[in-house]
Amino acid sequence: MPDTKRITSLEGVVGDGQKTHSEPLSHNITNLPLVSQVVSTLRDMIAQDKLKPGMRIRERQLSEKLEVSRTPLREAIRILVSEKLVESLPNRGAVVAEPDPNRVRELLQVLGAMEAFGGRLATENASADEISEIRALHFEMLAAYHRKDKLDYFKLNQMIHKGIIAASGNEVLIETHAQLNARVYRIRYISNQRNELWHEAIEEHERIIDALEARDGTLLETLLASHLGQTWVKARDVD
Amino acid sequence: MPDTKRITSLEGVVGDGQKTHSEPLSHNITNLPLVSQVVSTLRDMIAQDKLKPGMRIRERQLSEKLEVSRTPLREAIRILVSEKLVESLPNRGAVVAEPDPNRVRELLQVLGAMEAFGGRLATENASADEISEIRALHFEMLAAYHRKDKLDYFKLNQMIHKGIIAASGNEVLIETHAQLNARVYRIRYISNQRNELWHEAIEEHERIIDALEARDGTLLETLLASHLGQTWVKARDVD
DNA sequence: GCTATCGATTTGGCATGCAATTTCTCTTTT
DNA sequence: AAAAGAGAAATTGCATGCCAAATCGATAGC
Repeated sequence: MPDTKRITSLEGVVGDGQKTHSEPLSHNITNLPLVSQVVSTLRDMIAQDKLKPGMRIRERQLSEKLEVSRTPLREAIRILVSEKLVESLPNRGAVVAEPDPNRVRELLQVLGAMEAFGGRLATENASADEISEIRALHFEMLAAYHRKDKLDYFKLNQMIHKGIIAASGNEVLIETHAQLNARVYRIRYISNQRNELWHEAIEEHERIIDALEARDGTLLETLLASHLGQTWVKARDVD
Repeated sequence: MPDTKRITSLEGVVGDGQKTHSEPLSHNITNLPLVSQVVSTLRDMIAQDKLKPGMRIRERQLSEKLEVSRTPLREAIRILVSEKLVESLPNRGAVVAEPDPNRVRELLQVLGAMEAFGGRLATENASADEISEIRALHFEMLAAYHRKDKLDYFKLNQMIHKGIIAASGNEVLIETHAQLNARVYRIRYISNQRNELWHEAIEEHERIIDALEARDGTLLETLLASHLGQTWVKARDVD
């Protein structure tokens, strides 16, 4: 029988309960600057909760674990600080950022506004192929929903929203959205694991994609602006 | 050149190795981490065109000029890279980012959307004092307008927009807006110097502030969303 | 018992050394 | 003369060392 479509592009993005054991840098075949690799590694470790919020980052210890010196690690930390994934306490090092509930609410508000705006642009700029792909992702998400596969559901949900933003064609919007999204990624993941209210989101998505296909910018804007408010309701009780 | 021994590279290694008095940057009254100070300095230098777009940043040269070592300078550069004020070319250092006209247009679009959103929030959340202050800034801007003081006009214009965003009360929005704004700061400054079409902006501001005082969110949103489009028309011919 | 104090140890902040690359310069070749 | 190329000089990437501030821990004082 036909195998389910592999969603390879997002594999391993989310925590899988592996040991905190230390693969140095996942694979060092690349010749990218070491800092970039370290940044990626740390971003992943944070998203996967291998580095937990509030946890102090000890430079020497972590640099040994990653098998790099402190210099590239420190530079990487600076980058994550400016992305607000990490906080820096002068003379006392860095800790993984704890998401203050107010910040999370604000983030979701801003993301909602950005998606609304991106959605409007998408109704003007998206290619037919891009819209089809989003519709396809939606069906995959329905599949995950009926299988009760929370992980796939979550990933596909993310991909759909990312896809809408991408279809806006506005690079700045895409980057900014991605960066803000990274800050709530983990909390949304946890929230998704706990909640059983998926079908509401499904219905909303249905209408969102209908509006996109109809290229009804005003409607899509309205739908997307309120969509993330639901996430807040679901996320507020995490931690 | 062989005979003249390069003793300099080792001098002071023993004894006073580091941290030898003497204010490094413009004024070191603070005890903030050195990186933060360097970041501020570089940001200012870029905004003031002391570091020009496309200009290569030479670590040693610049670190001598700022009287810091390469380490904090490099960390500062990483931060500016992730803010997109600087681009990094692997193994070939960093250059001050050249604003691609398309990116500028996209930035202004996104800023417009953010201001529209922020404006709506402001009509809901702003204190009376905040609104009064914005009105006051507007009058100061009118003064600068009649004095034909372009610099003050520009700064007050910026402050008004920043003030509206600040009045939204959404920290994330405030930060994100500031960061995106920094990327077009210089180009807007130049554009402002060249253009004589101020009075249009003045009239728009008038209506914007009226809407804010009336706490008419929908109207303010509309006005702000289109306001920055004008900037694009003015900015597009820079360089 | 609880806090204050002082030393030892750890950690982060910064400077500098060294190897790998890149860029510059000057010569050689066509 | 322009292109090519071989070194030399300069530049970046990364590692390591040193110092001062922070943290930990034991002991003393209340």
